[in-house]
Amino acid sequence: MKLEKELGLKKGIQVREHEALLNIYFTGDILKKRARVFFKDHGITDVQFNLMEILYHQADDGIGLTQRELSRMLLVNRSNITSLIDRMEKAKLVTRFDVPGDRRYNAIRLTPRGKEVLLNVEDSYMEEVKRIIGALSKSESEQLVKSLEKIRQGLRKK
Amino acid sequence: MKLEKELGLKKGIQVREHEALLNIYFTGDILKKRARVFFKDHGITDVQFNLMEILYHQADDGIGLTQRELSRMLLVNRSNITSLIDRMEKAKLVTRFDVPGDRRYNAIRLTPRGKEVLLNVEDSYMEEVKRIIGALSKSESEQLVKSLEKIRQGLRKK
DNA sequence: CGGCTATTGTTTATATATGAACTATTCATG
DNA sequence: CATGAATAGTTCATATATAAACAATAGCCG
Repeated sequence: MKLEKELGLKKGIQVREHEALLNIYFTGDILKKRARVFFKDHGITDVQFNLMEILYHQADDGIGLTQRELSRMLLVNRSNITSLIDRMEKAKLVTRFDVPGDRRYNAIRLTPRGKEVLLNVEDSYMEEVKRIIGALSKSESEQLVKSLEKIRQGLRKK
Repeated sequence: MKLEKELGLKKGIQVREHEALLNIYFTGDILKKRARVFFKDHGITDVQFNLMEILYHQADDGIGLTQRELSRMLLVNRSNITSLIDRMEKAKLVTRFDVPGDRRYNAIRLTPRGKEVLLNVEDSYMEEVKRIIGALSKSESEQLVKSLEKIRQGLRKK
């Protein structure tokens, strides 16, 4: 269904390129809202899931990642990581550790509870993701990824 | 460039469908950040621009839209619209009016200043959008929109 | 008419997000 | 080695976002 119909607009979106941009924008937004609801039952937010996912799959065993690394991998401001980790420490999902050799860094690691929560929800989330993207054929989804890569590539230039 | 390289991930994204979903998610996010910076020079936010754009193009002349209508068209919670309109009223971009016949509603209308700010930025923003989406051919961008519509269609079912 | 129900907008608590200014450290270079 | 630049994390002010609970109002229906 056309985005303008979904949003209940009375008049159509005039510029084709704007329609494309709004489609990316709103679809991302809708997927985010959907993820938020999914994870709410498990006592975490979509943002917290993404952070734990990164910690589990990207950090070398028992080392963790610094807040700066998390900030870069999640495309999120450093100050936002601070408050995010504050909340997640309070919820006993992650812990801050000192990094030997450079006292500026915090190493963030999953707690056993954090790992348990993550593993408890990861498989069913991936099934949900497969169902959602399964609306597209393999070649369609690959083309979609290529198109989005092209758009991001164009952004990097100017 | 692959998303995982852009984010500096050490290990790739394993599930193809998850890669597609993250591409939508992060591309939308990056476009939003880009829009925020663009509008900042003009003293408004991207969210405020979108709201004014809707008001200007979707409301019948001099009538305005209710907060509920804005909430539906922007896919945003009612309570968020309240605080958004609060800030925009303070910035003299919009005004709340009573709706004759139903005292529950507020009609939101652009102020002359709001209209001026909008018209002052709209054309150059659309040029920027055309440049960004111009990374794709016409048929590519049409295919992109179709794929995103399919994904949203699938979401509506369950 | 009178009460039940639905709707609009608001308030509050909470989470996420940025940018600017700050502290503490580390690094680089003369 | 000393000092100035760069970096990591924090704090603060502000904007956006949701959900839940609430008041005011409107509509429905016996």
